[in-house]
Amino acid sequence: MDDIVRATGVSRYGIYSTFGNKWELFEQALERYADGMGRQSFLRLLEPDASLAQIRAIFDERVDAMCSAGENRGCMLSHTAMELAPHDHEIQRVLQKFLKRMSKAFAVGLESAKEKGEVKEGLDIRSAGEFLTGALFGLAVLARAGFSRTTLDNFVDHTMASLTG
Amino acid sequence: MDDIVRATGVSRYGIYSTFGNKWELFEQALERYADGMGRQSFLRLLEPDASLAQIRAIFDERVDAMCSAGENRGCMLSHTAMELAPHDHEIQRVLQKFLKRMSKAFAVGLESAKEKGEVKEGLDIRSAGEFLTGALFGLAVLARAGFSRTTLDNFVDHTMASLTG
DNA sequence: ACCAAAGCAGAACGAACATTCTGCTTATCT
DNA sequence: AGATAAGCAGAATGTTCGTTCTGCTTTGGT
Repeated sequence: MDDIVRATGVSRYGIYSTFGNKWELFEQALERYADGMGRQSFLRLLEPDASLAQIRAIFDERVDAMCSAGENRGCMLSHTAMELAPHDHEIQRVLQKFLKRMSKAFAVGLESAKEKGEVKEGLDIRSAGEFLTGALFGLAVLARAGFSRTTLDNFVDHTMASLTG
Repeated sequence: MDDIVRATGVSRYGIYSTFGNKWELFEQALERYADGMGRQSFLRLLEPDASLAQIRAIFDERVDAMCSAGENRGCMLSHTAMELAPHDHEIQRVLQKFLKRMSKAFAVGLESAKEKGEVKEGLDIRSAGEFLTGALFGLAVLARAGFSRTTLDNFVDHTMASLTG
């Protein structure tokens, strides 16, 4: 909370009278973060002409973000999944809502790609959407462990190749 | 530390005089955990007749472990990567040592599988080894987020399919 | 100008936690 | 048995952190 007070310039009083307590503040932050990510990264998959290029772009942009110099190399969703979700039912509910939304968005994008013939024969679209969500998390952990950009890029290459066969 | 005292029955005195402080205790625990995991899960990949079945078994056993009723649904390596590695150089070094060892073991197993013709044409063995390491982490995060066993199994299926084309 | 309400910074409080200290108990050796 | 060393449980210490409290400043309405 001290960090937040310092970073935002908002007083403890302001934060507590607006959000109530740390838990509720976190929950709203999580919703906001996931919403923003959905809008910024996943909306494009719902376009009718979506294709594998859009899926790849999501991964590439995540790699960019996680490799950028700052201390910012994290992902709020993966932190929440690792630390909080197993101990807090409500947080788990919110998290799953967003992860399912992500998987669904991937699946919709894959469906468009399939119609274009970009996707390999016999791919289970629904499972593949969940797989991509998990792969995004794997990527986040590798980045956090300090692996090189090359390793992360290879990971994305392999992930994408798993869709085209 | 209190939890450790309670769980082990060893006194604070004993812990501190043996390990020095929390950091060193953690570091030794990490080495021990990773060593044990290497022995228990990855040694089989070095056998001359290793194949995709052994790789799949590693994933399946992780799914079993992470789905088993207990509170134990975690993975020390992924927690360390997420929480500690970015803030502690020495921990990051130890972690990377083990993750590279894992990737290498996967690659050795893949090489054997390739000789048996189990692996798809043109697969970059080295990258695929790193991919599998990352996939294992993706799996850990999905499990922590509370996803069903079916989802995890599908993830493993897709991961394995990415090797055979 | 005056009053009331709202908002603020920083102190204060209480809990959690890593670490150290203390006084007692239990071995070990002669 | 007696002396010495080792090991223990639990208290004490100092720090961090979430939350609340206090007294002051600012703002808006009349």
